[in-house]
Formats: sequence, structure tokens, C-alpha cells
Amino acid sequence: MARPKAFDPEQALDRAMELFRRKGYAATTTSDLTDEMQIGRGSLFSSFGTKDQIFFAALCRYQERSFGHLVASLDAARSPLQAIRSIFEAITQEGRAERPFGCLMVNSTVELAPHAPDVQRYLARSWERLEEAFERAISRGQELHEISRRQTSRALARFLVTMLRGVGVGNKMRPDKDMWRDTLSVVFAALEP
Amino acid sequence: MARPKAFDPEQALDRAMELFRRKGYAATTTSDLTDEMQIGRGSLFSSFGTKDQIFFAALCRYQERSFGHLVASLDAARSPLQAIRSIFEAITQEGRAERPFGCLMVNSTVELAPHAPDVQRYLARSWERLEEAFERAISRGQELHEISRRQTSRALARFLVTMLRGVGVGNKMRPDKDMWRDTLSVVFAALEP
DNA sequence: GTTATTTTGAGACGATCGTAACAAAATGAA
DNA sequence: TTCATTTTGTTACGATCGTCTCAAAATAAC
Repeated sequence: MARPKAFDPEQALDRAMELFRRKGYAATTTSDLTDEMQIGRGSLFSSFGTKDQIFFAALCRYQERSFGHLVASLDAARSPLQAIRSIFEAITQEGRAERPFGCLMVNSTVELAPHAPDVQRYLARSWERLEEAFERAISRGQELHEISRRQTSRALARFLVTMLRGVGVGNKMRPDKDMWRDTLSVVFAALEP
Repeated sequence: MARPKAFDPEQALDRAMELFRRKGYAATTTSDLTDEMQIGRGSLFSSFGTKDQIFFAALCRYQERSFGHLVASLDAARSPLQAIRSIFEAITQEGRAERPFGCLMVNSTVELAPHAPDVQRYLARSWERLEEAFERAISRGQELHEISRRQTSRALARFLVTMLRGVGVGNKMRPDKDMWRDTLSVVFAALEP
């Protein structure tokens, strides 16, 4: 019926997502976006809207992928404790990148949450769902006697989410292996039955 | 000998510091700075240099105040455990602000560390010194049998610094009182002898 | 009161910001 | 082939970006 798009919108949005993750919201210009997404200025606005809208779409995409994967792996785990351990090991691994650009959820929470109420709401809900997934996993772990019952599953879940955010910040400092080995040793000692 | 400045440079830098803390580096313009510091454009550049230089001066100032205070209170504490508890209670309290703009050190680590090597170096050294202060306090706490010996003082210090950074991110979500009560309950259980 | 020195405020620089407009190009349906 | 429809790339808009220039203003020393 009409001229088809010359680019794949899904792939273009992926590239925008990556760019926002690397540079943050304010430091990313629309020219950066057209360069990275490999589309013209006209296509950018007609297909994706304004910069705010592109960012929000990219943020949602990232959340669904990243948190979605975490929630799924927690819910599906045979051993919840092992799932939690895998998550922390994977995320601390990211700090060994030459340029640790971090997690878009953490970055956006720091950069935008105090200024953009709608973004804050979305982030808050997302973090909450992640916390709930941790809580479910911890409850199961407690039933399996893998995880301490000295604390409620909710308290432990909140503790882990806070720790995860701390790792997201610490990764930016290119920490050596010992940094995370030491830290995680305390974290998982706190989970021990 | 010459015309004196019509403003207090110390106070002006304080205001710049506050502004960067609230808005971040990229989102703060030089006009924002002159407005907030209540000085003219000419005075801004002749007295403080470029935007980068103003930011770095503000960052150093914030670090000395904020981390300096933490280090001093840790080193001076009669009860290291109580000092640590006070620190976490004060910082979690900040999340109850109507607009939690957070800690400039955390914010800058997230926004700038991966892109500005000199800022990253400064931040890394600062975080390291904070970690060392925690380690000294924890060692003393262990000698006083206030703090667990199941983990090394270094591991516990690294754990606490990561936790502190996580709180800095979590505060942006305006967490309710229970969020931090639950979280800190796990943290201090991990320190118990 | 002069003079040397520094601060001040206003204006302006080129560059870049986010956004919009629009003609040319490319397609499926008739 | 023609036509209606959508995408594309270019151009340019007004606004704002960070920085600089420079004459006027204000002081301390003489």
C-alpha cells in the first residue's frame, strides 16, 4: 500500500537502547541517535517520536529484557539460591569490561527519577516486581532449607535488590576480582541457613 | 590594589555543588550556574574556569565534606558499630525527602566515571579511602567484639561500601520506612558477632 | 585625585540543540 | 500505468549551548 521502511524498527530501537545505556539521557543527542540507529532525522521522529518518547521506549525494552530475564530465571530455578548466586556472579562480571557502562535501570534511576515523575513511577514499579521475584525465590529457598529463616523473605529480597543496585554503581569503578569476591562472600553468608 | 569580588567564592562554589548534585553534570547549563551562584557570566569563567573545572571543584568540595565527615566519624567513634549504624540511618533518612537528589559521589560515579578518566580516578581513590576507613572501624569493632570475625574487616568494609552505594540509588525511589528497616536489619545481622 | 589592576555585566560568537517542514522516492492496489 | 500513501533525506527553524571579548565600574596604592 505504501513505501516500506528501509530499516528494522526493532533493531533500531535496540541501538537506541544501547546508546542511552552508554551515554545517559541528557548526554545523548538526536544526532547521536540517527548515527547509531542508522536512520535519517525524518524517520527518527516519524517512527519513534520525540527524544523523550524514544528514551522511554528504549527504557521499557531494556527493562523487559533485563529484569524479565532475572525474574524468569528466579521463578524457574530448581535451586533458588543457585539462581541468586548466578545472577550476582553475572552482574559482577560486567565490572570487568574495559568500559563498564552499567545497567540502564540503575543509570536512569540515578539520572532521571528525581526529575521525571512518570519515569520514576515506571522504575519504581519495575524495581518492585524484581523485589517480588526475589522474595518468591527466597521463600522457596527457605522451604528447601537453602536459605536462612532468621530474616523474612521480604527483608532478604529488599537487601538483595539494594545490593544489586550497589553493584551497578561499583562496576563503574572497574573493581578487581577480589572486590566482588569479598563483597559476595558477605552477602551469601547472610543468606546461609 | 584592585576591585574586590562582589561575591563570596566559597559560597558560590557551594551553590554550584548543590546544583550539580540536583541536576547532574550534563543537565546543568552555565546559565543555571550563574543563576544559582548569583554571579555574572564574566565572573563565572574568570573566577572558576570552564564548566568541567567548576564541576570538578564542586565534586572535590563535596567529597571532602561528605566523605570527610564519614571518615572522621568512623575514626573517632568510641563504638565503631554504633558509628556505622548512625551513618546508615542518616543516609537512609535522606530517601524520605520529597525530592531525593542523592549523593553527588554516587551520581557522578554513575553519570561520568565511564566517560571521564580523570573523574573516574578521583572517584575511585575517594571510594577507596572510604573503604579503608570502614575497614579500620570494623577492625576496631572486631577487637571490641562488637562485630563478627567470621569475615575479614576488608570484606565487611567492601560489603558496606557497596551497600551504601545501593542505598544512594534506592533513595531516589522514595522508599517507605519499612524498605530500609528491612534492608538494614539484614545488613547489621551480617555484622553481628 | 591619579593610576594601575581587577571585577563586572552585557553582548555576541560559532556550534549544536530538539523539532518540523517538505519535496523526492518508493511501494501496493487499481 | 496510474494513483494514493508512506518513507526518506535534506534543509532549516528558533532556541540554547559553552565560551570569549571588552568597555565600564570599582577599588588600593600612591
